[in-house]
Amino acid sequence: MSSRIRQDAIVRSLRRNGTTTINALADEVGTSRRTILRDLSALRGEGYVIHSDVGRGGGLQLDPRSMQTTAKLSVPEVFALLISVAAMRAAGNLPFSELADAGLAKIEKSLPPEKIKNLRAFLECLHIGQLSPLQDLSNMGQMDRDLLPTFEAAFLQRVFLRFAYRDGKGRETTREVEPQAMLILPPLWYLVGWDPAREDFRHFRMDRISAPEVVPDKSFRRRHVPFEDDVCPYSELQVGVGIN
Amino acid sequence: MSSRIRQDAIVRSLRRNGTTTINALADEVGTSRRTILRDLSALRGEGYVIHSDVGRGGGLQLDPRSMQTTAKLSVPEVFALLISVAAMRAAGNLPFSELADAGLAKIEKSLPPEKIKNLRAFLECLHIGQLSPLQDLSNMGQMDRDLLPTFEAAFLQRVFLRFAYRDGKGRETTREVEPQAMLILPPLWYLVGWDPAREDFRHFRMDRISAPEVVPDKSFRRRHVPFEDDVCPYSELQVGVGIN
DNA sequence: AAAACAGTGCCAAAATTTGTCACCTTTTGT
DNA sequence: ACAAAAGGTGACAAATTTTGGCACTGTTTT
Repeated sequence: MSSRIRQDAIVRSLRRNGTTTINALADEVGTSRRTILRDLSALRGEGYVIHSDVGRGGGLQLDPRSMQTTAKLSVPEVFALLISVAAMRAAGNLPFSELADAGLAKIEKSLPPEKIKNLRAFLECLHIGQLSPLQDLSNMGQMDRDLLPTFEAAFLQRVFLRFAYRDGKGRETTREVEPQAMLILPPLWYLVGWDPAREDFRHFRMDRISAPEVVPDKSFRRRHVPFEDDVCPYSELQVGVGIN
Repeated sequence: MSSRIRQDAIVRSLRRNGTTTINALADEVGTSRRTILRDLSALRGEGYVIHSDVGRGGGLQLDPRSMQTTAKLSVPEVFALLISVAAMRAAGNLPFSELADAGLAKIEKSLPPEKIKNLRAFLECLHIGQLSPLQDLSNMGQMDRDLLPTFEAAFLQRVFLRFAYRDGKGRETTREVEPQAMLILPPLWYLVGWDPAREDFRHFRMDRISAPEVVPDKSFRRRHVPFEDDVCPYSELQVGVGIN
């Protein structure tokens, strides 16, 4: 964990708990007492006013006047928010989605103009269907790190995607398809690929896909082109969030 | 020299010189070519758009547009985002919710500290259950403007809420309850109220509630107190979002 | 007097950053 | 056609920074 993230966690904890101790912070953040002390020193150096009472019953307190935060969202995070709200809306017109949309529209607008078109195009690859009963998704969490970047690379480069697929009967096969879209049928996600051998679309449950990789030389014949300008919309930017 | 300072120096140089090369930067900053390349990559990751021309006579240029835009989110919008993602997560561990959470945690952190506690308290009034099949929610969209502010006022002032309710058989009645919580069982939302006459909790589907209003003089007897300090957590602030 | 706090200095281990080198591709000038 | 000048990547070892552990000091409460 980077010191920056840890210090953020410390500030958050101080804000939340009002009063706390070094040992409690060390436990919470998962680091040593010594490191917490160093971080406190660094935070004080950055202008955070942290009162401390020594002695039994003592502890730390963050002076609420010392604020000055400008958090930064990475674009993957903004992206995740966009997807979440899009899925929300599809999942049955939940209340406040109008407000959430408006908020995201503003965040989106604050991205550099040339990125917005691409981001929208990428979102168009998401087709969100109706709700279905809850199912087990224990390994779905792995997608964040592995699958998405590779999928995106394949969309971007307009080349084939190769991956291992375990079908409903547990058989493992290797597939090569032209990725066309991502389909969300909550709580399951599917990759929609064009299989040129079968001349047809195939759906792959994302939790059954592993080891995805792009096949550099095989480019799409049937192409749903997500990006203009061959620019990847997410993974280059950060969005700052602060109080005005 | 810390990487942060060095990257600042690179940006300054790019701004000043209009066009430059990696080797020139390395000389100027006093580091290696490789490190400059890594810093450029990091800067691009933070939103700086740096054009590069390969080949003899090429070089680097900082896109002047990639500097500072700021949109503004109202706090209701932030609040709606928080709810959306909370509901998302409850609705079956969808992918990317980890990222979305991280993003929202940052946004939340950027709120003034005294608001955060209240916002959290308000969120604790939300109890989110499991998915159920999709139902008709055509008039759910009306909630954004009417219901939420009134509910919140009632929570805040700890007074009764009066509203018109149309039950499952279409009968219209007027109800007066102590609002205790909002329950989300996607895609339906419920108000959980304590009915003092019946000495019991009652659930009200939000899409069947209309014309809500607070009853100023009747205060809670059974109270689930969402806010400290009698401060309404949402509706006073604006959050700025921008590229850094 | 004991317990529960904050805080400091030191050192070795762990992790991260940096530099070097080899190598690739593209563009332009001769 | 070729060489030079530009951007860019990957691997690996060296340099540097961060971290954890320890021993220690000082204060306040019980």
